Amino acid sequence: MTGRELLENDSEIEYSSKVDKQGDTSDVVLAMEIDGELSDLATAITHDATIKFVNGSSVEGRSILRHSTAHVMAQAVRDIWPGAKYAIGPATEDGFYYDFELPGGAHFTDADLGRIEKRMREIIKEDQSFAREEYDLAEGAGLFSDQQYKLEIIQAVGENESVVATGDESAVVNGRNPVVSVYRNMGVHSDFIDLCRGPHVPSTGYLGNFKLLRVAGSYWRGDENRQQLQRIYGTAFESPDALDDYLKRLEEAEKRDHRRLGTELDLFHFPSEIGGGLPVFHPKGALIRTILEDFSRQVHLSSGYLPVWTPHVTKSTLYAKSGHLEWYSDSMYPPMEMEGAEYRMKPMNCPMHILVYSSRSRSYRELPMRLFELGTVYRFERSGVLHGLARVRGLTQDDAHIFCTPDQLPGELESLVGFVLEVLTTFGFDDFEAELSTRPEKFVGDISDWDLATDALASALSAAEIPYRVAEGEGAFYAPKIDIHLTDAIGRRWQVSTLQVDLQMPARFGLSYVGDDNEKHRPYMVHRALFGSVERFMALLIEHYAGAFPLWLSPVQVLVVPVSESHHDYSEEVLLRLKEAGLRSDIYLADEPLGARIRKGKLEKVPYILVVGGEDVDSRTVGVNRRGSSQPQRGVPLEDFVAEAVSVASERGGSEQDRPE
RNA sequence: GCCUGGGUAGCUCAGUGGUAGAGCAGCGCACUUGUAAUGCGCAGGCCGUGGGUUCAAUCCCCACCCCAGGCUCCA
Repeated sequence: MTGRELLENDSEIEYSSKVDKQGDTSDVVLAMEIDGELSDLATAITHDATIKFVNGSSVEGRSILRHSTAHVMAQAVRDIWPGAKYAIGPATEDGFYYDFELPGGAHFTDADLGRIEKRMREIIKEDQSFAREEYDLAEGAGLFSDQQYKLEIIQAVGENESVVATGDESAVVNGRNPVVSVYRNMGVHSDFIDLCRGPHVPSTGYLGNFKLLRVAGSYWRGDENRQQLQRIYGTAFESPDALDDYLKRLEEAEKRDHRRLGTELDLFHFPSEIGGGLPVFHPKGALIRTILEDFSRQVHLSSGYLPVWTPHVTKSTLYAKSGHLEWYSDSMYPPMEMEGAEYRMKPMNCPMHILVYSSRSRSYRELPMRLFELGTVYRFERSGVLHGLARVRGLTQDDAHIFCTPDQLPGELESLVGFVLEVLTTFGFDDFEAELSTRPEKFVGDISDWDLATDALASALSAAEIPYRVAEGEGAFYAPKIDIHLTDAIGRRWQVSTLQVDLQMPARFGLSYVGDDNEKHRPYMVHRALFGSVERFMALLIEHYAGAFPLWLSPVQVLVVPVSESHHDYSEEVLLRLKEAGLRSDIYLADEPLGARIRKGKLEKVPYILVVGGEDVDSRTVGVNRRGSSQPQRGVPLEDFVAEAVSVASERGGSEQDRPE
């Protein structure tokens, strides 16, 4: 009996066949798990197994829908470009893609997406079944004799590479004799066969809520030395509503794009005269930046960090000693010759902080020593990876290096994780997740040091009670590390803070401290950045707040708008009082109708707009129009407003969103 | 670096082988406004840069630069 027959016969499971009129497969069974393994519904159940059905709205179901849609896309491309070679086409977190090589070196253009979609809809309408077949390697190779990428995959199966783990492209290794599985779609005009591990939906009629999104380049096996392929990205969902929601989220993300808001709110730009990845901050952007940096300095100084300051250029020999030159010179700016020595722009702060530490002998009494700097570094990022403020060539890290004794390490890490969370929580983030990266295959240092450091990191995470996952072997070659991720207002994850226990640098620089035994000992060294880079953190905040910064970060906190010219004197008085109270305030004198001036203030996302008119002059009040509220409050005593605003600002609260237009 | 798309006024964008367009922003004048767009006018352009084709190029061709989306990378 197959899963499908089981479904049809089981009176306890409602079997909705295929898709309803709306094309909704949320509650439709697409596949099943046999003893935990995803399989086609047509799979024969040959033993007493645990069966779980998978419907369209589950994570697995969506993934299967997307994978099958990718498959249909490949079929459509093959139909339109006979001779097209197809490589891999997995489902991804938000959709799917498929990589192709078109005959005669042809390339997709955006206009082709519509043609491909149209052909895909025809294939879906034909309701072609996905029929699974299995072959041994030689037979499989015969089926794909003109498909070099499929042949490579089949060969990899033969060589027992762990193909299954590399993606969804692939094939299966069944016991001793490797077998490849293929899926065949019989169409009205043509049939299509693809090497694929599966499972798939039973037939193309189960699909339909999809959209092709963009064309991109990609390399075969992700290797830039190999063939460049053409990738098409798309997404698919179980229902029109779910697809629509996703597309709306994309739109929302576009509206929040910090590059767009950076221009709209006049925060920064990237002059081509200066060069890619090198921003200039305009007054309002620089003000936000200054507030962030002041906040960072203040919390560090009050948490026992010592400020240091180091230069932006240095002799290359410093980075030869630290090892960076050997490992990372590709990411460093090229050298400059000066007076016979070779200099480089600073790519990392740590060697310089080490020089501060090693400037004289250190006692255990001085430890832990926490050296902090808003340190600007320059890294040569390839032009293709630059992305607004989130990826630049000159950035400022809120960087610190902690030198401590082995005994102090666990305690330092624990309080450090607490400190990180405290700082990030200030910005309204509350959904954190950490990743603990452990010793990679290639590493330096003693395994016992690695174990001690890794255990200390793990227990710091446990103490902080934040969820984390362990990334085995993902650590840097010189350090195990914790990365902290947060979720922003529209549910996107950002990696921000990093904590690393460096197991190489103290030895390279011969660091020591004198212990209470009067002997020299080697200190542990921890690298850590909370924001990561100030620039990138600003990008995150702009998108998180959609440009509507909380009061304490807003470049303009209060905008005073007189109703008419006769209220100018009182408005100026109000402005003066606001400034005296430390509120960043501006005034919008009348030369336009009141509504227009209020609208402009709203578009600039000013937290408070104070409208003052005749009534206010007499009673020393203001009309308070709060961002995010369409209900202005009339007749508020000026001093009451000042007290409220000063209090909200000092508590770093207030991050209401704008009313959407 | 590679693939795809793009670069026209400060911003968002339309457009054509024959003197360059809109909305918003800016400036001026009028309007004096109680909570999301007052009216009229003016100004604003090496149509990314360089070369080529052409009687004529912002438009077609070539090269380069920059931006975006990916691939790759991210100490």
